[in-house]
Amino acid sequence: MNKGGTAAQSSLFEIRTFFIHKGGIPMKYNPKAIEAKWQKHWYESGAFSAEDFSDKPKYYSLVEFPYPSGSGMHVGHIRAYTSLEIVSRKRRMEGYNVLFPIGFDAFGLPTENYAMQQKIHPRKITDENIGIFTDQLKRAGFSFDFDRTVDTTDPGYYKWTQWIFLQLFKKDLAYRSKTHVNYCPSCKVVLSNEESQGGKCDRCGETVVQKEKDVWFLKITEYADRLLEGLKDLDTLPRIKREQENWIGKSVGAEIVFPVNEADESLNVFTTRPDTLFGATFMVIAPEHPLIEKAADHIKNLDAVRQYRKDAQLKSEFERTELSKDKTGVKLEGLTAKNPLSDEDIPIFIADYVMMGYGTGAIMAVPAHDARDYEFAKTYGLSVREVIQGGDIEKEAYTDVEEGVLINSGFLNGLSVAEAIEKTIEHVVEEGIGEKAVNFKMKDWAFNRQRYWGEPIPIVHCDACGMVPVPEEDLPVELPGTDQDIRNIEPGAEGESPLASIDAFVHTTCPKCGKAARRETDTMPQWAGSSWYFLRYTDPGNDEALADYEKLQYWLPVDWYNGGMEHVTRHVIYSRFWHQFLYDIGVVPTKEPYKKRTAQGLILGPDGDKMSKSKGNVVNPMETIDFYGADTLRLYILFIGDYEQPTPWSETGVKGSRRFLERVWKLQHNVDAAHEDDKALLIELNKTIKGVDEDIENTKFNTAISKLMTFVNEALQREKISKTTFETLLRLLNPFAPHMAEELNELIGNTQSLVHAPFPTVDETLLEEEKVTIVLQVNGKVRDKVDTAKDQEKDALEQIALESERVKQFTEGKTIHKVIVVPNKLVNVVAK
RNA sequence: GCCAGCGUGGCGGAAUUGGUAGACGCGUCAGACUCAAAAUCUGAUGGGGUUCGCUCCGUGUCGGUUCGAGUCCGACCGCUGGUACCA
Repeated sequence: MNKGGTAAQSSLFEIRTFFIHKGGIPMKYNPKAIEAKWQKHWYESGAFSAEDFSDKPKYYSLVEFPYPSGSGMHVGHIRAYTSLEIVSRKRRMEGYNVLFPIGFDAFGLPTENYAMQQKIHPRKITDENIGIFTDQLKRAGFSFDFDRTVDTTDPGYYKWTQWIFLQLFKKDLAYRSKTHVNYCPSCKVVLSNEESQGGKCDRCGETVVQKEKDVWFLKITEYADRLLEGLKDLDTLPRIKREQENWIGKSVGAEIVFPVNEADESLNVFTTRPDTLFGATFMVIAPEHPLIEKAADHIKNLDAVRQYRKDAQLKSEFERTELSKDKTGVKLEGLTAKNPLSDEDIPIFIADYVMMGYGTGAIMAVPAHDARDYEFAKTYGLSVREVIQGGDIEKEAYTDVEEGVLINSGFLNGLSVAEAIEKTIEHVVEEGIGEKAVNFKMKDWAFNRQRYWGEPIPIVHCDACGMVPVPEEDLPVELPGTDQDIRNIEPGAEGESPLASIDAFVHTTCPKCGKAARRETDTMPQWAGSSWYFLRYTDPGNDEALADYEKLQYWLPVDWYNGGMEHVTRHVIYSRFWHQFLYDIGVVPTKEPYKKRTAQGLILGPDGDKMSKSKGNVVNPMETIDFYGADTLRLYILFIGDYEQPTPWSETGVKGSRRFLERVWKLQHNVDAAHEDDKALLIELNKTIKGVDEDIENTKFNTAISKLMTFVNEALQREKISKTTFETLLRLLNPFAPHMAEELNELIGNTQSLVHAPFPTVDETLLEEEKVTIVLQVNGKVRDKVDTAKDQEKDALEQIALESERVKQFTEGKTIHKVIVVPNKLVNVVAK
């Protein structure tokens, strides 16, 4: 056990016992009672219901819906939700009609694995977990509209996930193809490249192997350019944008044709550096490249070539990319290509440093100006021709594109790289041997798994008609079996879907010709249901459409979407892809789904390591709620540090937040309705309003809270404060610690809940009257400070500085060269 | 390797456009209350020196620009995240 974890249980945090008498009842801060009371009040009165088509301006705040795992809520969930919880509560107070929904992304492997282990149907487990999660969310006091909850595993929901798939299929954006896939022998599941990073299965850590399979793909690459384009209007951190851009990975260049001399074939290559074409001294093709079989008759060392290809296929993706940094390859004896510009005959190699999956699977190798080609050329003693002057190609490849000048390149000589790229493209287009080309790193989205707990893909395979979509009126294609029967979920043999062994599911009739046919047995990946859930919140019960168009029109786009940094690429891009597609077919009214995207930082364990069960440093937020209260937890989790930065959890830090709440509680006894506050306090209050307001908008929740603390400390210095000042404080506090704010608001005699009470506004005239401290420096060092009125003239400030005794002391015997005056800030006297 | 972010007290972290470095919180120390402890309240708390007036040093390292640099520029070191023979 770690220090932090046990501290919560062992070091008893004594609640300050402190009584007042109000109607003879002793009152102390008792979060348990207060929180239960207000949660009941809010949730039973529908205080957080979003109203369709209200006249108020709408605000849609969205947090990533959770996977309802058996272990319940994690502190990470609390951090992820609390930001927009604050914003949503503030928006309601500002008069907005707020949609702040929650739901459950409940399909997925952990539930299914647990189901098989415990012999309980995943439906049952899911329902139980959702129940636990909902209860926990309410105990944190989150202001979600629980009437709009969605569950991706509900047939009423996945009917529409399947419907969207059918639309994609009809537009040829969903297709089946045989390819080598990453396969996890332990999970018996096909994995995407992202799920098998480092050659290990994302879920279980088993080594991934390559397997040939029929796989469903969604043609996301067709939307690559638009996904990139749409980022321009997304309000988000530069790094969030960058990560998406990198993931899409657009590169611009040319595709150029190299004729093969001995056979009636040619090799197309993609290059971003057409300017180096004269320097292409050999070619490299991927081991899987079709040329090998097409021109097999001409290859003299076919056995060696095939052996190399076989070896390459045996290597996992991991070995190919991570381990074998040394370049290997085999020359295709008997085949040569012609460099279309230099007219030279150049050798062709197969080598596994060229990937079939990127570009054309073939490259023109320019060893003088590409580090990889250089290494390969050195290993095999191939010629290196310098075509860009500026580096030292005896030592290394010269890859600079800014400084270099073209040489040894005929009509390109003397040009800069940029000019040469343009001119080469022009030339190859004229000659008909190439064209401008764009390539994307992003690949089509592998869209299937061989597991039970997912949306069945609504396709029927008919011997006569081929792949036939299930008619829309027959949706949803429901998962077979009852929630009593768990035999159905056991994985099939050889990585087949469990559904494949359920005859009643598989055997059907073709919707087109009526003959016997088989259902598709693969299910969709977990990303499916989460790619459109935010649309469903606008109209969760609709059985005629995924959501009513007018409701979508009212609520979209999502004004602010917060979630994990880890979802910025996959989930956000996938959902943007679906959204753009739905826009194209007229189902949704906006081109892009999200206006603004933020991402919270990780909460680390008290030891500073990533929280994990194996390290035993996991903090359970519900224990904190039980011990200190939900208000303390909410406050602490935001106060802990910069919202977007990772920060370790600290048990003593939690105590500090509780202490602050105790001080606010105590402040109620200083409230006197007849009292008038001094100006200094009012100025402080208005500074606090301004600061808290701005900080919330800028996700600087930690400094917002510190400003509230500063004000409370200041207010506690007074014997009495006015009722209005206290009310204002409570309204500022309300988004953060709503239970306490509501309770105190009631205790001082108010009957209206704070949910829709106006958020305080700043009295600017008071801020004008604030005094400022002017710093007096001599040669850049602080020597004195004076308090003056705001916005004094420069001359007056200079005068004040020169009259200061301290300034005189440090300038004595020196000549004053100049005086720098920064209004409201400082005066710097430069003397020598 | 490439891209992005970060580096500030014992700790979490604050510092508009370059303008009082260390807000706020934790911890620690001292005092008050108590028989005592806890809780609470008050005060101190970057380091060195000090005649207790002050003074010098200090934001990863080195250099630069500036009246003035945590902030800007250049070079480097370290950490975190993303990505990777991407042609």
